[in-house]
This record gives sequence, C-alpha cells and structure tokens, in this order.
Amino acid sequence: MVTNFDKKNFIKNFKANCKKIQVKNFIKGETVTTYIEKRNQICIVLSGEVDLIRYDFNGNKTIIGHFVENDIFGEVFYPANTNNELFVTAIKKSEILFFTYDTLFEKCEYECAFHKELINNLSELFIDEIIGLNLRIELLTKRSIREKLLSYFEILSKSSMNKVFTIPYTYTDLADYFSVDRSSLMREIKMLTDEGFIKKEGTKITLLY
Amino acid sequence: MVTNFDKKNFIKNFKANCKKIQVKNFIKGETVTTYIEKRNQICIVLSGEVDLIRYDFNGNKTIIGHFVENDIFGEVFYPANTNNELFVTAIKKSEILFFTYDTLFEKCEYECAFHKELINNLSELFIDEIIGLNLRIELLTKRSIREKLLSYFEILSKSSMNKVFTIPYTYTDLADYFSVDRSSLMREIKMLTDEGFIKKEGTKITLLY
DNA sequence: ATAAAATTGTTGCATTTGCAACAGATTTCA
DNA sequence: TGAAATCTGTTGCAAATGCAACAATTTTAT
Repeated sequence: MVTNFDKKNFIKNFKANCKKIQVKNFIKGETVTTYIEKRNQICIVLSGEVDLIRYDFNGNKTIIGHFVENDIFGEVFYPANTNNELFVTAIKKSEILFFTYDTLFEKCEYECAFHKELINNLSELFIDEIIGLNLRIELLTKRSIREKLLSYFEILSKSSMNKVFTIPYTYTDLADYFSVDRSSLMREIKMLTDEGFIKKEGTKITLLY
Repeated sequence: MVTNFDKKNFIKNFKANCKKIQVKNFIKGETVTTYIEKRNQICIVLSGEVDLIRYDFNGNKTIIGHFVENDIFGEVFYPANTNNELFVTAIKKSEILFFTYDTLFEKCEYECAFHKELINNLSELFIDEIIGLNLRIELLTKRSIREKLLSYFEILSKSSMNKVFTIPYTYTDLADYFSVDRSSLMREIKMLTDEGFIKKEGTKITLLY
C-alpha cells in the first residue's frame, strides 16, 4: 500500500471554507450519492463504511463495491454506457468527502491546506484504488472457488506474515467479493478443512501447509 | 473515457534529454519488463500492444492484462504480496514509456515539456485505468457466461450507438477476458444465436432484440 | 432484555461450466 | 507462396457450482 495521506491532520487543518470540497456525515442506511448524472464526482471515505449497490433490470440487488476508510469511489470511475442504477449507501455512520474532479484543480479562494494536500495525494489514492481492483481481478479470474480461497488466504497470510489470520469479511460478504454462491463457498471451505489444508474457527483461519 | 493526452504532439516535443522518463522500442515477443523488484515502475503504451503474463507455480501461463495505446501499467499497480512471476511481453512492435513513480515529481533538469505534461495528465490516465478495471469487474462478477455476454454486448452496442458492432477481440481473447473456458463461450454464443437473440458473422454481432 | 435481522452451516439436486479432443478455417511468417 | 501457427467450431462427459430450503447461531436494534 502506498502511503495514505494523514486524514486526521487534514481535517484538523480544514478550517477555511473551501468551496471546492465538501465533507458530509451520514447515518447508517442513508444514501450517500447516486451515479446517475455525469458530474464527475469523486468521494473519499474519511470514516465509516459504504456499499456501492447495483439494481439490475429485474430489481436484483448486488453489492458491487465496498469502501472503507481512505477508499476512493465515485461516478467518474464507472464506464458511462452501462445502464445500471448505481448508488452508494452508508452501512454505518460515515463521514464522506466530496469533490468534483473537473473543478478540483481550480484554485480555492482561501488557498486551504486541505484542498492543496488532496491534490498532492490524489495520485496515491488512485494507485491504491488500482491495486485493490487488480487484486480483486486476480481473485475473480481464478477458475475455481478453491483456487480463489487459496490465493486469498495466501495473500492474507503474507500480509500478516503469519499462518494464522482473520478474514476481514463475513462469509456472506466474501462470497459477494468472489462473486460466487455463498453455500458453495461454505462447502469448499469445509472440504479444505476436511482435507487438512486449513483450520477454521469462525473467520479465523490457520494454514496447515 | 476521459480525454487522453495528445501523445503524438508530446513525442514531437520530447526533444530534451529528460532523465526521468525513458522511451524504448520493442519488437514482437520481446520482454518489456518484469514485476519482480519493487521499483515503483509505471509504463505507458505509446504504440503497439503488450500482454501482462502470469506464470503460476505449475508453470501455467495466464494472460492477466492486455494493454494498448495510451494504457498504463506497471508493478506499482500490483499488490506486493502475491507470489506471482509477472512479466510483460510485446505482442507486436511497441513503443513504451517508462518512469518511476517516486521520481516523477522531481524536477527534470531540462524542464522538458513531455515530463510536465505527463504529470498534468497522470490523473486522467489513472482514471481511465480505473474505469477499465471496473468495467472488467462488472463483467467478471456476472454469474453466468450468458450474462457476461449480454452485458458486454449491451456496452458495445451503447458505445457504438448501434445494434451492430464488432467485438474488438478474438474469441480466444474474449474467453480470457471473461476468464471462462473458450469452448463454453462458443457454446453459449451458439445458443444465443439459435435462440434468436443475436446474429453472428465472425466477430460482428447484431442484437436482435 | 428480547425480538428481529443477519449470518452460518448443511444438503440434495439441477444446471452450467470446464476439459479433452479434434477437424476445418484463417492468419502469420519465412 | 507454402508451411506453421493460431483461431474457430463442435461434442461427450465429468466436475464444479448454483439454487432452494431449512435449522441453528450470532449480532443488532429497540
């Protein structure tokens, strides 16, 4: 992960009334934004968690993105020609920073530090986002649930430098992240357990190889 | 697509000996770069086409990325902890621009225009990359090959504003892009044809609904 | 504290997909 | 231009996955 900008220090310094950037608070369940118009809006999660949700033509709901602290999201990142209704909902109390990409580089009349720092750090936020998307693609392109799980466990194990680690999702959410049926995911985890590859206590996994 | 920087004009102006950025040429089959060390390297395809290839522990080769003119790629976009051997091969004569993210923002001693313009346009290149990745994820997360195909066709149709369009890949590559078996893809296309949803002549598709 | 909601765990069965294998068509390259 | 390589099209069969359904457990909200 490329260094994240120091959010807390930023907010502390974000005193001037910067018209280019807004910070809003949301309670659980509130709609943060919709991806309907082409405003080139970009958002950053300062705290809390939000889901990007798609309702397809049948009315089926799919969570297609999940964003936590320091994640960046927004309609500017989505291809224009998909006919989906996308919207973002806070799944807990959240603080979200909004700006319009097109006007971000215009000078803020108060020359606010927050605004300047944001521009300086934007590339790193983009890079982090790209890394996250590439990781997910890496997993999505594995041909079987077993391969997805083993690759994912490998990554969690390496980044914690430990054979023991905790999956940062519920199994329901993990199935969504992998885009597979939840019961099939549970079945495969059971098989990995029965075959002695892993030990499982809740979402705490131990690699046995 | 966010506006791409005017590459041709750039190269014309790229006269000064900018040490921060390099342009190299590759013939078909040549290795462009490997993702082994952590140099924070970023590359842009000025012309030609390259593939990002993974060899897994069994020696199986998978094309995990395909980049064409104006696409951006590089080790900086890949999570550090995946134990893959990744490398990039030119699949035709290609001209590639290289730079190191960490040193990009340092001033070039010759203040070359190319260097400056690159910095100015970097955000837009990142955004284009994110859009492309989100599009692929959108398709990869569809649960069946049929859904993948119909969504993809929808997008191609909308962006060409026509019921008739040409798939910009071979079917072999499209199967890779969807991460599905090629013969299964062909079978599904045949079924869509037989059921009267589409008409197919080579990679030229007509939507019949 | 308790009711409601969400998550986990499991199974049988239907469906989809992958795999292997091959022939024919098309493209590439020497 | 002719040989080699790649791509297309197809099929039978095995394996993996999705779907549906339900009970048990855990978490959340009032």
